[in-house]
Amino acid sequence: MAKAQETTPSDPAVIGDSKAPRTERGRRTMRAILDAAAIEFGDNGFHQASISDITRRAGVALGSFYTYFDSKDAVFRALVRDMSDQVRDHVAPAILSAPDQIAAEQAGLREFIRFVRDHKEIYRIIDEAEFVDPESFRLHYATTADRITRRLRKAADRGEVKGDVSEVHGWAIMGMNVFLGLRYGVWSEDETPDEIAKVVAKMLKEGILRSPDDRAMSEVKT
Amino acid sequence: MAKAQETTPSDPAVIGDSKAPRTERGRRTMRAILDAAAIEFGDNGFHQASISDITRRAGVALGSFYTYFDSKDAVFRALVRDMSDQVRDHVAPAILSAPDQIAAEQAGLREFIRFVRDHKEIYRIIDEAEFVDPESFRLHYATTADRITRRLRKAADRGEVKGDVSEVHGWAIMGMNVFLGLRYGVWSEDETPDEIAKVVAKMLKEGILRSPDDRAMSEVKT
DNA sequence: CTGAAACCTGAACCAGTATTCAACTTGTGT
DNA sequence: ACACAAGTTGAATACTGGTTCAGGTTTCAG
Repeated sequence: MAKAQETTPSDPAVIGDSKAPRTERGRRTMRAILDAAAIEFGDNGFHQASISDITRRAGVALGSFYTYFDSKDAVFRALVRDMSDQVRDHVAPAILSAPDQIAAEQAGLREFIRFVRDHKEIYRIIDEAEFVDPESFRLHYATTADRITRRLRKAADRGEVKGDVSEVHGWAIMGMNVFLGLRYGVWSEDETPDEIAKVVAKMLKEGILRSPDDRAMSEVKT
Repeated sequence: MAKAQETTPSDPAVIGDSKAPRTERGRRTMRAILDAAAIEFGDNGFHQASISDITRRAGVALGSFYTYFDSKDAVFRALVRDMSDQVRDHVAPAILSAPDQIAAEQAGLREFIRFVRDHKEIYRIIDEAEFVDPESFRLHYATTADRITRRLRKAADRGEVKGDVSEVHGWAIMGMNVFLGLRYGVWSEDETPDEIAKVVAKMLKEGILRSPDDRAMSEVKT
């Protein structure tokens, strides 16, 4: 459930300054602390998890923690950033390669649920940011919603979706995805990500109102 | 966790047992503590808010707190329950009196956003339950999603909406509502609840895919 | 080799705060 | 009036856990 990302802008190593490790040895220690923190925060939440839990799991001394992070809050901030970027990077390619916009949203949701199943700690970490580090929390969701709104608008310009797309649509779709991820990714896996994404795609495409077509079809059956 | 379901759920007085106040005076004190707790937890979060903050705001002594609640967690539990019931009770009538199902969902969202604007602390309290009292958190959302799914299914039986409604639809709609409430109820009020609900209702009704009709219309304009 | 910088260590410090308790006050039924 | 239950009080207790620090170890450039 851990990760080992390359040096991206969000790599906590580059954020800091005086605290950044200067040695290969130091880099390994910091990585170990970060990975341990992800597990501890994910399992027990921010307040339950203690620094000594983290350092114990990382296999280093308590004091070493403060060689790389200024405070408990600081590791947490670093983690939120890390997770937020990881989701985006995992979902993006599927969206890019979809043939049309509905298919893109479908693929995005499918991949999101898959990602969540492999990283169940993501909800505990990002959601708890609302209390520990509100700025990151806000940024994560505002950015995500904005990304959705922008790609819908582009699709509207291409004539693929109705022209009245707005920020409201972006937030609505994000909300659906977040809760479907919680229900079918974290809480239980009783449906395949693909099935769920298909249902949502259909709803997005034609709505849920019963149309004359539906009526005709059910009359045949009856 | 949840036991006495039949008791007036939003009356916290009945939740407790041995701790329930037996006097008018006691009832007032407990109410004061509960209200103060809602404000403190809402403003500062569970862990930041201290019992003495709460009792100070309520204007009672520290010890009085333990006359009515077993622990800090206990008040929190009581509050989550209280808020959850309050939303439901506020939104229900609007839904019941709607002429059709799409209108019902529209009215529900509109009223939800209105409620949130008057009770911004609701997000901090219910969301923090994920960490403080996971059982209540789960129960709140599972119940809410289920309520939506059930009423959609009824509408499907009446022939108002497509027949393939499922739990997925319930969770999707709830997710939209929750995030729209956060964005347009708590974070800012730059759109009217009514406008937002209308946009969502249209999306729910006909989807976002551009239809031949839309095409024809835009050609007239062009 | 050598000295300084980087790193590691964990006991000790300390602030905050949930919870307890024994004495005191108020309300009420008889 | 009386007595007992209900309610109130806030200092004292107990404990958790973040943060510091003084001293030891490892690394590596020169």
